[in-house]
Amino acid sequence: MLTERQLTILQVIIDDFIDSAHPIGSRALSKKENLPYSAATIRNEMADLEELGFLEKTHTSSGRVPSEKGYRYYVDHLIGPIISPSPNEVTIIKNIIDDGFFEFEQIVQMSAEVLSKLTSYTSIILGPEMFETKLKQIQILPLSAHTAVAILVTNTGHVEHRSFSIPEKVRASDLEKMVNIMNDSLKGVPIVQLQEKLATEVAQLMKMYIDDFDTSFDYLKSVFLSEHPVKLYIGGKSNILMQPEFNDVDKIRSFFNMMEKEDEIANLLKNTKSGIEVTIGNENEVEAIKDLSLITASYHMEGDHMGTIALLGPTRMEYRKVITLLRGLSNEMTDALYMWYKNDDA
Amino acid sequence: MLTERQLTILQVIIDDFIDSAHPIGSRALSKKENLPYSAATIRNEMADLEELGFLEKTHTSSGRVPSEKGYRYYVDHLIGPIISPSPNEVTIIKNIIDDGFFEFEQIVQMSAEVLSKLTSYTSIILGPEMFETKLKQIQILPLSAHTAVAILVTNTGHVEHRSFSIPEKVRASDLEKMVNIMNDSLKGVPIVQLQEKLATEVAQLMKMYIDDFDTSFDYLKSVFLSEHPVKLYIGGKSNILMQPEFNDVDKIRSFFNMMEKEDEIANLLKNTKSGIEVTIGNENEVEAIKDLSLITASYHMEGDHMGTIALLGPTRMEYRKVITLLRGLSNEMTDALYMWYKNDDA
DNA sequence: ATTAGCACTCGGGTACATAGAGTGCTAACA
DNA sequence: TGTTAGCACTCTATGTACCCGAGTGCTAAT
Repeated sequence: MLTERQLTILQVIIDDFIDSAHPIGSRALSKKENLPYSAATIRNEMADLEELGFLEKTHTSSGRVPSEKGYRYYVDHLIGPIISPSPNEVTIIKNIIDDGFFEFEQIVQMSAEVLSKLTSYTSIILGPEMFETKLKQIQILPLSAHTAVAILVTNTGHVEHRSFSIPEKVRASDLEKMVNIMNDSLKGVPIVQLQEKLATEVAQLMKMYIDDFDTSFDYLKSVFLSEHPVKLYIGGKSNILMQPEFNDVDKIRSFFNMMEKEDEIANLLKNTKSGIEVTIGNENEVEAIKDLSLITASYHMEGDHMGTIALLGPTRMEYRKVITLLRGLSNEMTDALYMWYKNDDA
Repeated sequence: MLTERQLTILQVIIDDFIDSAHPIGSRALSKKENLPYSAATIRNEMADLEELGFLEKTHTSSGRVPSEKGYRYYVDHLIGPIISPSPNEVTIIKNIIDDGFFEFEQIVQMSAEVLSKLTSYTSIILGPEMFETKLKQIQILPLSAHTAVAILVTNTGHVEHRSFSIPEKVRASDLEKMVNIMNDSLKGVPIVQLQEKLATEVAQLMKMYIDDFDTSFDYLKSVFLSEHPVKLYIGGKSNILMQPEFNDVDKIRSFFNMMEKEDEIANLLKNTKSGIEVTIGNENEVEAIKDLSLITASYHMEGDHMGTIALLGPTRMEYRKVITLLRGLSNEMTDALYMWYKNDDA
């Protein structure tokens, strides 16, 4: 068990290191007011803390640096009261969301950028996932003799569209009929069930009305059932260049390499529980971010997990600030979702 | 005037330097088959070429490096026959475009990525601009009691949408009426004239039918007339980290800083004439890319400039390859545009 | 339990020597 | 007159030696 004094020293070291990125020496610590001990005393304590695994040295005679275990302890016990975001930050967040307009994707994108700007880390936002999203309307609009655009609208105001050219074989009138049938029978169906319903019930129905059913149907499927990938927004990839730990070209390269594997990152965020989660360095399962820390927060709609907001930065991260901010934003987003979609009449 | 031999030497030096990024010495050159001269002879020629401003030294006793003037001359006179893109590249380009589906924006985005991957430079695509784009349909779809989504489709299959909440004052039925009026009177109107027509003719018409005209109209305007910024797609920002000239963290920082000023970049590309243009280093007017080269190509629709494709890389760029590729792609895009929209019946 | 003192360690900066690549110039050559 | 061999010179890159300062660990005194 750590003594009170050890706790204080650990906390001060981590706070200082987070701030300065330089190893902390005993002399500097002994000058702090809340540590009225001599450098030698503090050295002894630091040696103990190192033995316990909370601190590390970069070389034999350097100052101390927090270990991952140290950060973990700090995050779990020493982080102090999570203050609410500063008024300034609150206004910034609120401004993004209370715009009168609400394109959720747009909000998510702006949030990613703002988060990154406020922290100088890289922000990643996943979602929203569309489990509860229902179909509102399907439309096919001819553009010219043999091209058209298909538009699909959900109850959340999400719009997907796809332009395509109509093969000779497929008759425009058939397409129209099919769309009508789809609208009649699929309105209000959750997006995730769309494919299934379309293949079974709706297909039955259509066969009765459409001449060259097979060709047209295959075609239709390819238009409407393209993957709906969960979207990933990344903000401030280059913001992280301001961190002193990215002082080396190779690190920068490997960081950017990693950021290009969007699906891997998406997976990382998908498996988060609700609430705020902090994974530090090697706690991360993905090789590429084993020397970074990831903080995730999820946002909800009526209890259902909708998506995840995350910040990725060096293990020397401003945990307190980031946790505060993420909590603020995820609450804001959860509230906003509720506000907008509670009167859902899809 | 340069002698035949000087030309050859200049060409070989630039070719080599583009390939290796290392200063070229006389000994290495004298070993080439097409330069059957001794190192001393070549040294003399190089000294002359330097005096003329085509070559530079990095320090007194280093090999030679092309100057910007050298690159300029190379691009204008020595670049050799612009071969057509390799069959491999052709297939790649064609695959992006002949997808059966054509979301122009999607194609543009993919093109940006592919271009960057093929060259290891950063690609920038501007456009397409919507001068000739005409309105196809406007639709407002209620989502819940007081929210709705507005969808605007153009004859090119471009879809803009915006969700918004309806203020108490504005009656849904009024909105609907207004949309009907707009559809009737604005169909086929070029997007760029939309705002003007709406404010004059259409507003007149509406006044006759709508009760609380002013509020509703103001509101409508804010929904539909949000800026239509010309879109900018950037591919392979981090690809450029593979270039040896980006071996220094500061350079990387300033490069990424520059890439964030999207409007500045957009301006850069807007002012290009048709055809292929190469600007080398200080020929660029924008400070931030004065040690890079930019190659632009524009694509058209029935003679009208629609947008610009560009590649940004070190002055030591594979000019021949890039010019080839850009020409290929811009032709492909021009063709594709023509194919899709020639039967335009908006 | 705390602290002062001291020997020790290591990184980073500076100075210096050396090797190698390349040049410029001169003189010899065809 | 154009070409080439030879040589002195220059500059970079690399390696080595050295010192300074910050910091530690340990011992002994308080």
